[in-house]
Amino acid sequence: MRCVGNEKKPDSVNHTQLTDQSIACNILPMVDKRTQLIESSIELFANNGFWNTPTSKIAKHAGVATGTLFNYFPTKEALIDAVYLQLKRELSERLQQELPHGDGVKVCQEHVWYRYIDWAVRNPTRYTLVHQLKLSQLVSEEAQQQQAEEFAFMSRLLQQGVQEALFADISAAYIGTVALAQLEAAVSYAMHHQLQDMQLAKHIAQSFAIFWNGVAR
Amino acid sequence: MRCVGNEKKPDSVNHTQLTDQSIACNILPMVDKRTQLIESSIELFANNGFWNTPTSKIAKHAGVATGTLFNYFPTKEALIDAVYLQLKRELSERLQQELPHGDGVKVCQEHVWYRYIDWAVRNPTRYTLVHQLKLSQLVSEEAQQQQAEEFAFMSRLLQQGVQEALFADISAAYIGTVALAQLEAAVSYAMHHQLQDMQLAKHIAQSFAIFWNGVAR
Amino acid sequence: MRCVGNEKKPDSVNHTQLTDQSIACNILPMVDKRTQLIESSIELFANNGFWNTPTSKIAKHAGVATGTLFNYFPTKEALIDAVYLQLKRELSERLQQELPHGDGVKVCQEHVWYRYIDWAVRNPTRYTLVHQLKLSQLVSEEAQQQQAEEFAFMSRLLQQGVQEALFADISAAYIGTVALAQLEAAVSYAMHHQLQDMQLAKHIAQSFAIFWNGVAR
Amino acid sequence: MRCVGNEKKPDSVNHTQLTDQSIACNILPMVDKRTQLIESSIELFANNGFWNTPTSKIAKHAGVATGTLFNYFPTKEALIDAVYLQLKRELSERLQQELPHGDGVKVCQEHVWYRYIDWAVRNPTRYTLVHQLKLSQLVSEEAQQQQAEEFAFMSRLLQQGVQEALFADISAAYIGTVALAQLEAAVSYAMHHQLQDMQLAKHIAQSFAIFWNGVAR
DNA sequence: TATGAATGAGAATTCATTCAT
DNA sequence: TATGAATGAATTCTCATTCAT
Repeated sequence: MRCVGNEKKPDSVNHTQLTDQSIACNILPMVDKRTQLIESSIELFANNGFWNTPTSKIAKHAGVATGTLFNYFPTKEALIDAVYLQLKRELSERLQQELPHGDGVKVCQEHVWYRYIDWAVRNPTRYTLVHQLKLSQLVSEEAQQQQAEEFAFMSRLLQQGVQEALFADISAAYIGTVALAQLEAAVSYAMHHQLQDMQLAKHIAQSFAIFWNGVAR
Repeated sequence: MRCVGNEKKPDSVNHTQLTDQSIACNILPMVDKRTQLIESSIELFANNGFWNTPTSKIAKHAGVATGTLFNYFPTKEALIDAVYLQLKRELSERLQQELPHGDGVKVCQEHVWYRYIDWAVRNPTRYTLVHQLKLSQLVSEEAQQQQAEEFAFMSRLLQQGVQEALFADISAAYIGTVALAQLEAAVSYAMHHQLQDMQLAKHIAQSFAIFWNGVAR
Repeated sequence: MRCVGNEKKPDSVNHTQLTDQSIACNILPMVDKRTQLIESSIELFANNGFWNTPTSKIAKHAGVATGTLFNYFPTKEALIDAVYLQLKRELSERLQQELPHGDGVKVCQEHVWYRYIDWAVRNPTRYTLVHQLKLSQLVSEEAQQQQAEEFAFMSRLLQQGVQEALFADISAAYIGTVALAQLEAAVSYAMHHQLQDMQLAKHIAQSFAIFWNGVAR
Repeated sequence: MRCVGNEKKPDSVNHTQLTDQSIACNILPMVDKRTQLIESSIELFANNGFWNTPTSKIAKHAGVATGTLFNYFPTKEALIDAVYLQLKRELSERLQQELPHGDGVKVCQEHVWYRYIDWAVRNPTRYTLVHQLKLSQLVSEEAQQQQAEEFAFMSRLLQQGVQEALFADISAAYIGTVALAQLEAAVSYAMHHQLQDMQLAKHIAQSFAIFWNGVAR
C-alpha cells in the first residue's frame, strides 16, 4: 500500500530550470518562461480544449507577449508536443521512482500500478489532458516515438514476465495493452466516484487483482 | 464463433451522388440530405479531424449548399452531436441484434463481446471517430445522456450478473467500465496487428477470457 | 499623329462585367465586386506599394468585408496576378485597336508606338504599377506566360520586319527589347516633364525616329 | 574592345565569417561590420527580395546579433538606402575608371557603354538588385539625390555633346534617358542569352551603334 | 426549402525595434 | 559597443453563420 497519499504539490508547477538570472535575484520565484508557457498551456488546454485555446491566451496567461511564445515554440503544434512530452516524462519519472530491484515481476508491476493511479488521481487535469492528447492526432510522430522510449522499461518488465511463464499464453504486447486499459478504467472509476484514502487504496488493489487474475497463468 | 465475417458493406457510404442521372429517374434510393450530411461528416472528420473540417467542406462533400447544412443542424456542434449519436446507435443496434434470450449472463456478454469487436474491426474509421469524439469535449451533455440510454441494456445485464453472484465482489458499474476498457484494448490490438478471420476469432475469445477470469468469482 | 488626345476616362474603372442584377436596377452603376477589388488594389498599390497595402485596406477601400476579398482571390498573390493581367490586357487591347491592316511594318509599329505612350501618359498610375510589378518578382510564372501571349502580335510584327530586311542585322528579339526600352524612356521623359498635346505629339514622333534610325538598315 | 573580361571577383563577398579562427589570429583582414551587413543584405535581398528578408536574417548572415544591426543603421530603410548607395557608387566608380581625357564625347560615351554592360554582366545580382531598388519606392529621396550627384559626369558629357552639335535636336536630358534605357535593354538581352566573350563584345558594339545611330545628327 | 455570397471576429505567425545586461 | 530575449502591432487567411433571393 506504498505511496498512496504521501506526495505534495500535485498538478502544480515544477519550479525547475531556474536560470542563473532568476537564482541571482531569487526574491520572486521566477519560473523560466518556457516552463510558464507549458504550464499555462496545460491549464488552459485542460479547461477549454486545445482548439478553443488560442496561443494569444496562453501567452497572456503565462504573462508574456504573444510573440514571446513563438521564441520558445516555433508553432502551436510544437508547443502541444512539448506539453505532451512534459506530461509523459512526469508520469514516467513518477512510475520509476523507488521501483524495487531484485523483486519479482509482479511486485514491480504492482508498484507501477499504484503509482500510475495515484498520479492520475492527484493530477486529474494532467492525466485527462495526456489522455486526450494521445487520441487527438495532434501529437507528432516524433514526440510519440520519444515518449515511447521513456516507457521502454515497462515493455522489458512484461517481457520478463512472459519469459518466467507467469502469464497465460498471451503476447507481451497484448498484456501491455490490457494493463494500460485496466489502469485507465481504474482511474476513470476512481475519478468519477472521487475515491480517496482507504477507498482508493482498496480500489487500486482490486483493479490490480482483476488485471492479474485475467492474465495470470 | 458467431458473427465474424458475415457482414456486408462495412464503413461505406450510400454515395448517391446527385448526378443528373439520379435526378432524372428518381427511382434510385435518394438518400435524404440529413443522412448525406452525417455520412460526409463521418468521412471527413475521420480523415482530417473535426477541427480541420469546415462545414463548407462537409456541405460540398454532401452535395448541398453551405446554407443548407444549417437548415438541418442549427450549429456545427449540433452536427457533431448527431454524428456521435448516429454512430453510437449503429453500434448499439449491432450489439443487440440476435441477442440471446433466456440464456445466461455470460452467454449474452460473450455475444456482445464478439459483436463489439467485429463492428469495430469492420468499421475502423467509424470506431476510431466515436472513440475520439467521446474524449474530445465536443459532444454535449445531452447527447452523452441520450446515448447512455441506448446502452442501458448492458447495465441491466451486468446488474443481473452481480445478482447471480457470478462476479467477485465488484460493483456493476466498475465491471462495466472494465469490460469497456478490455474491449477497447482488444480492438486496438486487433487493428494494430490487422488480425483477420481465424486469428481474429481467437483473439476475441482470448480477450473475453482475460476479462471474465479477471472479474469472475 | 492619330489617337493623341481623343480618349476618355483615363485611369478610371471599366464598368464592364455588370451582372444581370446590376443591370436590372441600374440606378447606381454597381460595379461587380471582383472589379472593385482589382481597381482598389491598383489605386492603393500605386500609392503605397504592394507591401504597404494590406488586404484589409483593399477590402475596405472596395467596400467589402475582409473575408470577401478571399472569396474572389484565394491569396494576395493571386490578387496581384489578377491586377497584373488586367493592366496588361488593357494595354494590349489599346495597342491593337484600329491596328492598320495591309500597311507596312513601319506604319503598324508607329501605330503601336503612339498608342503605347498615349496610354501610359493618360494612365500614369496604371503604367507605373505594371512597370513595377514586372520587376517585383511578385507575379507568378503563369501570369507572365498568359500575358506574353497577349503581346505575341508584336513579335510577329517585328519578325515580319526582319524578313523584309527593314532592319540592320539584329535579331527580332533584340529589336523588341530595344523598342520596349525606348518606349519606357519616352514615357518616363513625357511624364517627368508633363508633356501634353502638341509637345507630347512631337515627343512621340521624335522618340519613334530615334528608335527607327537606330535599328533601320 | 577594352575592359571586357579583365576583372576579378565579380559578385563575390568578402566572407570573413567570424570563425574562432579569424578571432584567434586577427591578421586576416577583418571586414568591418557595417560592410558585412551591407554585403549580407545584398546577397539576401537578391535571393529573397527585400520584403522576404527580415533584419534578423541579415544580422545572422553577417555574423552579428540582431541588435547590432541597429547600431549601424537606425532603421531597415536606412540599411536599404545604404545598400543602394553602395551599389550605385560601385557602378559609378567602375564607369569612371580610366575614363579617357581629351578624347571626344563619343569615345567617352563608348567607354562608359562598355563598362556599364560589363559590370552588369559580371555582377548580375548586384545589377538586378539596384534595378529593382530604383523602382521599388523603398529608396528615400535623399539617397536618390546623393546618387544622382555621383552620375553628374554623365550629364556633363552629354551636355558637351549637345554643344558640339553631335546629336539631332534632342535635349541632353532625353538623350541621357534614352542611353540608360538602351543600356538596360542591352544588359537584359545579354543576361537572358548568357552572352560571353566575343559574342558579348559584339553585342555591346551593336547596342552602342543602335543608340548612336538613333540620336546622332 | 435551397442557395451561396457576404460577413467579420478571430487565429497563428512575423518582425522591426528596444533595452537591460 | 555588442547582445539577443522580449515586445506587440500588424498581417494574411479561415470559417461558422446569416440572409436576401
